[in-house]
Amino acid sequence: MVAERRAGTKAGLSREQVFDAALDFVDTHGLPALSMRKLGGALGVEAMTLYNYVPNKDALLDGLVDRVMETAFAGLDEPGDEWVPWMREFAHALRRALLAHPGVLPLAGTRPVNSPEALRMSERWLAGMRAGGVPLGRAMDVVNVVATFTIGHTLAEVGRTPGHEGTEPNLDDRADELDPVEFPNLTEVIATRAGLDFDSRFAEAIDILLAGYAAA
Amino acid sequence: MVAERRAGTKAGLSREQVFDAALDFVDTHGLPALSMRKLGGALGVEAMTLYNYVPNKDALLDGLVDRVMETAFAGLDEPGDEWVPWMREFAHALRRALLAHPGVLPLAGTRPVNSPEALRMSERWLAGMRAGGVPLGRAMDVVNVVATFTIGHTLAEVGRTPGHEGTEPNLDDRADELDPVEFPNLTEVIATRAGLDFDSRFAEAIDILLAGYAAA
DNA sequence: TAGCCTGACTTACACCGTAAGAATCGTCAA
DNA sequence: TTGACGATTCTTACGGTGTAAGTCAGGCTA
Repeated sequence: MVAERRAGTKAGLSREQVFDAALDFVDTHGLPALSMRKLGGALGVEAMTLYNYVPNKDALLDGLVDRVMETAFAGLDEPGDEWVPWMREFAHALRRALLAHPGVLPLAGTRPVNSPEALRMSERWLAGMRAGGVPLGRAMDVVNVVATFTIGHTLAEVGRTPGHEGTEPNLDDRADELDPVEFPNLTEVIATRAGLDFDSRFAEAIDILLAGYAAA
Repeated sequence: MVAERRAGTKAGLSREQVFDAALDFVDTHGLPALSMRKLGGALGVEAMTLYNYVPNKDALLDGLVDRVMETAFAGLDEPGDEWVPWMREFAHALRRALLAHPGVLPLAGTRPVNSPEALRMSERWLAGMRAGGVPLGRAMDVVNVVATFTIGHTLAEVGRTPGHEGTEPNLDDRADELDPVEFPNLTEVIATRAGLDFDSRFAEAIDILLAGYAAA
């Protein structure tokens, strides 16, 4: 039950609240369900009112990515002498944040993150790795490789974004349709669940990457 | 000039042609511009006619991903004794195909590829790596890590999908706005272009990954 | 030749993002 | 107290979207 409100009466909205509500909405209803009208409805406000706080829907979505990225690294401590464990923590924190907001994940993969906040984080990573003795170009490579791998892997892990969920069965659900003669290895994968542990696969791949860069 | 055609007269359309046209359309106009009406227009047909060949738009998009994936591995030769160079070739072929159809890239990242064709490819990879002496679970890990990294890295490389292009400046274009005092490392990155070579970064990361898995 | 089937067209609906303008409020000056 | 003003919201409207439902014409089979 949304209280009636006439034009002119303030809703007491703020840019922050709009982004908060949008993130909530996407988390619960999925990205495809997000529309300006529905978001307005969730805030007890008409759609056009939102345009006082956000220039357009694209900017709203960019803000969502930003928001999630911020939460990812809020609690990350400063780098010590060793950059490897620090980068590892960075990767896992990023994955945790993305998994916590799967609806935003496709956006995170698609949109370059250029906000001041994101730039500040990049700067911090570069500084941290340089302090650990890594040349600038190499630091940039490591950060980018870790970030892009994390996003790519988490995208695959989450699979179809919520809101699309259920419209198409994933690999597991199709186990019975799979012809064991044509697909012996895939059926074995599903039966034994070998190679389907995302947690350990992700951790191992990150360790391999970091060890490789550290050795070079 | 689209020829007039009355109801009943065949347009000689086929499922293949619909997908071909959709891929063309996305490559030239970008993914956001793709609508059933416009795709119909490109084929000289009403929008609803497309629903004779495709159950809905989502299936059309899934088909696009499938199409690109197929082209990626069409020319890939069979695995020999050594799986490492074979996986490397797989990774580079995938990246090439994705870069050739950047409009489809966001879809490739978002949608699980479950088509028969995709399953056949997965089966082939698993078989190839097992033939090279890799245990099944490990083979699954390697394939998934290479694929997800490739997609994630290429997503970042392409940045905003065409059709969105130009709506937001990327890092390079903002070099002059960047405060050298607050962002000394980022400004240096842009000035020296250190760590901005996607080709070599990708190749190196793939080699590190494969070497790491081969060593374990 | 009669009739059905297939494929295309037409219409319609609910929804979308958002441009433009009207309506209403709190606040402050006269 | 009154009036004007600026801020914030609502209303209306436009062109676009995916697609369900119904209609219509031509080619194939009986």
